[in-house]
Amino acid sequence: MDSEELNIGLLLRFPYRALEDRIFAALARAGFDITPAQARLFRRVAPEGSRVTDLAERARVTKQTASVLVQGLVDAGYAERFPDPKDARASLVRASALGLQAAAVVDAEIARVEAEWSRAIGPTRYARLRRDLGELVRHLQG
Amino acid sequence: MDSEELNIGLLLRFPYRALEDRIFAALARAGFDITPAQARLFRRVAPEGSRVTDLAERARVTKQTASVLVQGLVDAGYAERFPDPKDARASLVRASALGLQAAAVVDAEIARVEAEWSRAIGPTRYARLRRDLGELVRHLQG
DNA sequence: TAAACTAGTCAGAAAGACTGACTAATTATG
DNA sequence: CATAATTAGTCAGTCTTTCTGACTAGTTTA
Repeated sequence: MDSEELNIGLLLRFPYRALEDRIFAALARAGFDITPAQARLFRRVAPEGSRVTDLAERARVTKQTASVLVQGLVDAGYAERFPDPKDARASLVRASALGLQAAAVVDAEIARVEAEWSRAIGPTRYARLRRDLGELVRHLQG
Repeated sequence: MDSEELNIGLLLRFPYRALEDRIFAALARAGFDITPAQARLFRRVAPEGSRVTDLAERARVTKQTASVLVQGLVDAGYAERFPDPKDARASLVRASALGLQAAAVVDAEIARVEAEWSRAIGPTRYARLRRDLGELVRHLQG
């Protein structure tokens, strides 16, 4: 199979999926049960706490959806809510100790996957791939 | 923002999402109304016809899910079914004329996006990125 | 202070995916 | 060759994720 023949969508998607599968497998192995949608929101939770509305905006879902997902994270013990001292309408969400443990598992697995990929195609080429992707992302962001 | 700081997941996901958004926008502009899930299955339909079970396997969904999605594609006029001459249990699915038109819109938009990306980071670097991604994908496939 | 805005939730609906149970046709086996 | 096992596909029911619309309750602004 010639990579020139593969469309760029597949070239990007395939490694992404592989990484995602590895991350969720690692989480499951460590006993963390978290859905992809919850994870996507959780990634955007700031250490000092985030508002549901901010999370919704950053994850590009409606406030209602974010509200449901945050509730799920709280119910599962990965996040906790506390009132926003500056605005009585709002509450803030932050990672719980359990949530931080889960995040550590994710980071460790990403590092492991990156090490494997670097070994697979060579550290020079892998670093170059990262740089080139970074350059593309920068251009896409404006 | 330093690209070295971004995790590889984001580096892959961001361009992928951008491409996908462009494709669905182009389809919508051209008057094609197709859902992402339907599109994912449709991409795997062989010119000579595919079985629902094969599509399910390749798209990694259950036969039931594939069955529903194929029905949607047929109802929307993008695909058509005909009996498998070799197996009376099975029927084959292939793209209709309308489906082929939609596929052409997708191909054109992908080409346009690739041309833009190539211009954005330079053709040499873009070609290199493609090659490096291809190399990574080859390794991931075994 | 009243009007306008913002934070967040509730209710209801749809899409997409799942499991389980089923029918009908085909292949394998004793 | 008859019956058991397998395979193709659908139906029914459920769960998750997401949406829109309507609402409550604080906050800001005019």
